[in-house]
Amino acid sequence: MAGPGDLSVPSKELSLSTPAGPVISEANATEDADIDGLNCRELSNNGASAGPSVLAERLSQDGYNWRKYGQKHVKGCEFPHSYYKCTYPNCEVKKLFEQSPGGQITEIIYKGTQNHLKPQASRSITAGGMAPLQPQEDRSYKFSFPTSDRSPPAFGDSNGILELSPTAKNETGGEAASAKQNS
DNA sequence: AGCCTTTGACCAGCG
DNA sequence: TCGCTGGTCAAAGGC
Repeated sequence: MAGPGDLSVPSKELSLSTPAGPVISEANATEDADIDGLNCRELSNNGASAGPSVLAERLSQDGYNWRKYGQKHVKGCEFPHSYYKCTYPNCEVKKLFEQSPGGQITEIIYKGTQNHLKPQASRSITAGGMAPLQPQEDRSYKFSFPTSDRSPPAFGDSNGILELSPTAKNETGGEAASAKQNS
């Protein structure tokens, strides 16, 4: 069954959960155009730092449990996109991230809203300075790792899209997102 | 025993 | 109307 099953609902909810409308579109219309070319190309050239490595683990294990449900090669990107879903029962949050062969994450996009607290590092989360966070009420976050010399971490985004640099986000990866939301 | 990862195919939306 | 891309599901295998 490909589609007309039960997952058709979450798909819609994703769109509905975004009062601002097509959040994804915003991401694409705002910086994606720029990032797309940069992330998918320049990153392939760079992405050879020791920073992203840690971030990769951090973001992959941002405190929630994710299950990979797909992988796809996107045009324009040398690296495939991995699709993750939150394994929490009532959580429909999805995470899309692009990872280079070297293990470097070049881009992470969160979709949906975390309606639950972070599990207590059930797997192997080192929770390095992670505190019991509150349910995030975001819609879509975009973490980009240009590994280049782009602009400083543009946190105060208004579109719900965050851009984090591999060198300036000691906060807490996804946590930063909730932080900015709380602001 | 249970959960996660991987690969291929299908469907939907948009240009 | 056709083609293309993106996104998601399902099954099998491995840890």
